[in-house]
Amino acid sequence: MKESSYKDTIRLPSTGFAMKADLPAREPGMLASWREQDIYSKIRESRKGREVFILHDGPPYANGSVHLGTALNKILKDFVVKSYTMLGYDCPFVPGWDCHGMPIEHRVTSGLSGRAEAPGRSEIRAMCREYAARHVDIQREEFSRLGVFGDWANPYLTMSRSYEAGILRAFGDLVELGYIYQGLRPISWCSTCRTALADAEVEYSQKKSPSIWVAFEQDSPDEWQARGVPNGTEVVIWTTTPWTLPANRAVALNPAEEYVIVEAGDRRFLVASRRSGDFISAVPGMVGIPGGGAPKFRGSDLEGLGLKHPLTPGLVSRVITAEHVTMDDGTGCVHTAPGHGTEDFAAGMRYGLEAFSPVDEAGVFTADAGRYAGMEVHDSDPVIIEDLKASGRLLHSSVIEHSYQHCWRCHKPLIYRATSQFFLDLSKNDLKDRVLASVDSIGWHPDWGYERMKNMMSARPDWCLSRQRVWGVALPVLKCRDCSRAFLDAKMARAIADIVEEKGSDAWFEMAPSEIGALAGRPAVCECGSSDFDRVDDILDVWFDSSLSHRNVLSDEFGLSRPASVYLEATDQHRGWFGVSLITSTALDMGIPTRNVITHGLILDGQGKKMSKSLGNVISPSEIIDSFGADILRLWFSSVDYTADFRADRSMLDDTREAYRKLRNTIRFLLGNLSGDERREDFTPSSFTGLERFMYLRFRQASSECLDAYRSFQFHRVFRELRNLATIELSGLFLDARKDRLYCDDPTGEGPRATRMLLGWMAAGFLKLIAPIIPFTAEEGWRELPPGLSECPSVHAALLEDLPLTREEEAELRSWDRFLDIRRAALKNLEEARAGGIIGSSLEAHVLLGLPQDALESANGECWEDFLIVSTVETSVSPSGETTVQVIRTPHEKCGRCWKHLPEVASDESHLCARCRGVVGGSAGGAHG
RNA sequence: GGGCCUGUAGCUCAGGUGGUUAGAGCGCGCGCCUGAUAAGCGCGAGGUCACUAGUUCGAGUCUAGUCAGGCCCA
Repeated sequence: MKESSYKDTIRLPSTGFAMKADLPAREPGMLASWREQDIYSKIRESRKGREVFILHDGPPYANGSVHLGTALNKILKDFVVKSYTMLGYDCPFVPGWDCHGMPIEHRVTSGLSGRAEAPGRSEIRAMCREYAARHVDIQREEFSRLGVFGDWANPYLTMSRSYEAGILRAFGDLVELGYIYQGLRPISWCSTCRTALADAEVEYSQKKSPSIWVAFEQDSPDEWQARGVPNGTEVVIWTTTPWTLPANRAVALNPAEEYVIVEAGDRRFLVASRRSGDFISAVPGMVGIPGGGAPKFRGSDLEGLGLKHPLTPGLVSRVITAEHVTMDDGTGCVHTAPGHGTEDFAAGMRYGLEAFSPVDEAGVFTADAGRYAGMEVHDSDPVIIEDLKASGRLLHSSVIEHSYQHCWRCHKPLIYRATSQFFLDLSKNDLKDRVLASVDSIGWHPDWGYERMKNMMSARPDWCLSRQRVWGVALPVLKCRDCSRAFLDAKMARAIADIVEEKGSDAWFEMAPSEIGALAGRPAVCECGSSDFDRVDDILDVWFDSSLSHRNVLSDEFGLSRPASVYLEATDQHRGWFGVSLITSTALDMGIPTRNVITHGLILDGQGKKMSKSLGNVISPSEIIDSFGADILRLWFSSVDYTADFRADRSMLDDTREAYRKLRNTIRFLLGNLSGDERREDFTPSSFTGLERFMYLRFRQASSECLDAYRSFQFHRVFRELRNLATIELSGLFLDARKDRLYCDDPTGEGPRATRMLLGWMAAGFLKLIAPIIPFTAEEGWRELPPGLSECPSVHAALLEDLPLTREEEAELRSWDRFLDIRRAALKNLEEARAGGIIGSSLEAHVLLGLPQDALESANGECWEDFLIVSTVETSVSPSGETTVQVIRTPHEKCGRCWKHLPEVASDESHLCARCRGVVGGSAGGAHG
């Protein structure tokens, strides 16, 4: 008989679970099937009454397509939701979107630049709303294509009426609690367009500006002398914006830098030591720095001293210190006008200086600017220079060309102008301290998030809530026509909220100020006595919108409650969403918004550089999904330690695809060897011996490791554990060693039945363990499982069982180590024999083992032949106690069916071994199917 | 410039309280099998643990600094 004729008598693996995954084609079908059965609701239903675990979705911005970072975020969230669901929790997931704000407004309005007539506010707002809605739909499709489960039909949108009303009610509460105040703040301003500009709207280009050196005289010379500064020493500043000098309120020095005195005839000037060289060569008439015992000062030595204002007689400018003072240019003594620069403003705030800004919307000096009133600021430059020259304050004047900020629309130079804004006061009611305290009661993962948040919060200035934009929720505030003071009222804000809830946020812009004022809880009269108001048509910072999701979304309206169990966002959200959520939650006396905060890093390119469209190093998720499938993308994200930034390039995807194939083929082999009649009820692990016993314990160990990793959100540990389990113990040891039994033994025998029982149990267990990570593949495999093995229709509704090893079982598992070492040694010998041409297949080997007495019979109950996958093993007691291995070519003939070389084959006319003769002759065998 | 973080084989990761020749998987090289087959198995070669200087009998592990990169501020 020829060998091939026996092929029909063995049980080769067979399953509908294909080797070729073909995920890009297969996944959409699975999605349709899930959608049809409403999988999210089914799973929620199955967890009814269980402990609730809420991962609250931080809203992505409704602009553009989902990029790799957004995909990472949503997939990590889905890992958490799916794994905690399988750990037995009820895990609602309500996705959301951040819909207002500058980027959308920018996109919409820049698309209109060709139009003859500028669109009005309501038209722009309508277009923004439509744009946001469209992108919510796009992203919703993209997110759900990733296999993310959630209530996609009922997401929360920050532009929905109820959410917008919630924003206004919260604002009203903050007004009532006294947190909101009106203040000044310098912002980029275009005098031509008469509008404020956001950072993204600022363009930098070259501009010619005056470059002047101005000397400030001492105000109280005796105080200067008391600090050792020679009488008459003048402090020199350098500036390219002479027109801001009327608003000068201070001169800033770097506290740590050294300052020296430069002599020029009978005058003496104070400048930074490191700037003195450039100063002397730039300004004519400077002689040099005296040597010897000439005095030197640190910036901090001079803090608080007074200087005479160079333009306004009687006004004193103080010497202050600030870290932002650099030694890159100028004199190291910085002209500070808090009304005309952000750094100046910040420094001024620390010293309680006025943000003086006598400039109107058109960039013209107001009456407060004294003799410059009525002049356009840039036109005033030569006049001011002339005045300084006349008073002797000007040391030198020239012209430079430098990079300067310009308007993105009209391309004219911008100015900084202090404007009236609304702030949330972080010092009110000890708010900042209370926020800092609440940081202590939140769990931070990784733990350095705690330190980061603490440092950020304690350094944080008051929150500027108002924006001079169009697309957002308007502040429910009126402004006095006579004195510009704001009229704030909690009841008015809440009444506006009710109107917005009914009619939408556009309603505000159609209301008359008197109509609004009538909604207040008190007569609408300004402190100045006037009752003539304008609407303040500023809108709220979008961060304010999303900061309130804990209140607007973790509520009955969405079937959720506070606090959330977890917030999970990228590390830039410490300053962003995490931070602002903490502020509003604390200010509104609502406690902490979440019990835990998880942060992930960002995705960099293959060189470890930031991904950006301009560099062309961007990989899009759709590219990966279309070529390889969402499960590949998910598996990749699971494989890395997301707490740090990580690199992304195609070679890493190759690795992920390789890992996927290993996992898939292992699952396929498990499924393929089942009979179809395996049942969970029949699983009796106590009957296992030998390799079954080893595999059972090892599987439970891996399973426990995975559960622990899932509980602590360490998905890369799951990946590593399952990949190693599949590669080392399953594929490389157990499954390989059991092929003979599964293929060739009488399938009704005890051994094969026990093995199949274990295979079935492991198949179900493995699919469950991997399900949160590759949900498509796991579900596909689950559907191929014999009905007796799957406890519920979807793997995602199944429960992960924790079966940690007992101490005794751990010791038992460790007892296998010595046998695995022996196996390793034997394999090495087999390889040498192979290289020497003695054998090819390991079944051509006869192995002689020298072993300790207690290992002669078997390897922990497993026969040596099967453990080593060789035909015959001869054991003897090793005299030295050391294990010895010798491999020789088998002297026996090959069984035509099982290919083992055994002594009895030679005497059998059909060239079969005893076992195979029994199976074939006994009418058993044949492929199942 | 400040706060926080990251840097172990080509890649992804392990390496409690400092202690023998730094591990795993993948990839790579070589080979076997052809009854998991666009599969399966084995063996092997890869690392100055970013760098420098310290502490110590001894450091990937502790300290200081440097370099590279990231986020958030300024």
